Amino acid sequence: MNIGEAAKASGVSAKMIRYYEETGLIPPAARTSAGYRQYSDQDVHMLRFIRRARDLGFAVEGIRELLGLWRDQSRHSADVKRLAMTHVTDLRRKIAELEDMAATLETLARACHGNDRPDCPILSELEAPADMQTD
Amino acid sequence: MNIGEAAKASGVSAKMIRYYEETGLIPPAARTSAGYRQYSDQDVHMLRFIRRARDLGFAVEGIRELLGLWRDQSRHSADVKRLAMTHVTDLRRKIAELEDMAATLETLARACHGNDRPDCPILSELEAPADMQTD
DNA sequence: CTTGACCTTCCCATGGTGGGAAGCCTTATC
DNA sequence: GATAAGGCTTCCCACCATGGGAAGGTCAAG
Repeated sequence: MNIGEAAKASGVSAKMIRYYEETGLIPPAARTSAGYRQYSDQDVHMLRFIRRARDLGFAVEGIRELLGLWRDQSRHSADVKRLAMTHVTDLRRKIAELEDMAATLETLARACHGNDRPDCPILSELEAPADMQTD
Repeated sequence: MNIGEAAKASGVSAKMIRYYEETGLIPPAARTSAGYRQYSDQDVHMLRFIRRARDLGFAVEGIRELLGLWRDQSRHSADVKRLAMTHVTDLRRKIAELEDMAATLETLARACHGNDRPDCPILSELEAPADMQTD
């Protein structure tokens, strides 16, 4: 099948399929005599794998490792688990960061009158944070 | 003061100060006859404001609005509050996304033996999702 | 044989940041 | 006054993952 059909079947856009090929995440597709890329059901299977890994927030480098393990029939599930848990740690760290931001902002917003007058603790905090030492 | 000193004093790198100027987030700095950018304490104050807004996860466009409100002596604190709460909503949405990913991965990883054998529910899920709910 | 949908490659943009090169400016030291 | 060090300038490149779009080739249906 052509790239458009493979894109539709896998949920990976044609643009991204070409990009993944260019960056070596997937092997170069076979070509027709006219130069059209050809994809098998196997290929679509792989693309779907990639799509789902992306949906779970894996970066392309992580997916590269996942694909390697996937293809390796003698892999150790411990390696897969380690890869996944490392990613979970990254996610949790990012979540904590965002949560800190949200909590700070909510606290400030709760203290803001939200009326037609200009005074606002949100701006005050941005101007001169309360918890900041000598700057 | 020169850009390097302003960078040190504000916590915004010289690179980023130039970038903010180029993109119109901050007004063009005054220049010496030799073309060096000059910054006042006022300017550093503004740069610190920007820095803190970045630390709270505001994108540059949001900071542009915050700066506008900050400078507007007749602003309504309601507008600031609205801006902040919109950002909180964005943060919470992103947090929920990441949380979903982390929870899914943790569930799968918990079911993975993590030993030297190849079978692994993480890879199985990537290969053919079971459409499992977070339990 | 034309038309329209598809494919190809190539370039550009995003956002926010850093790296680095080539060349000018300033300041301190000799 | 000369020289060296370090700061400044602009300009280009890179990241990551993705999309837009142009110019031109290909295929299938009418």
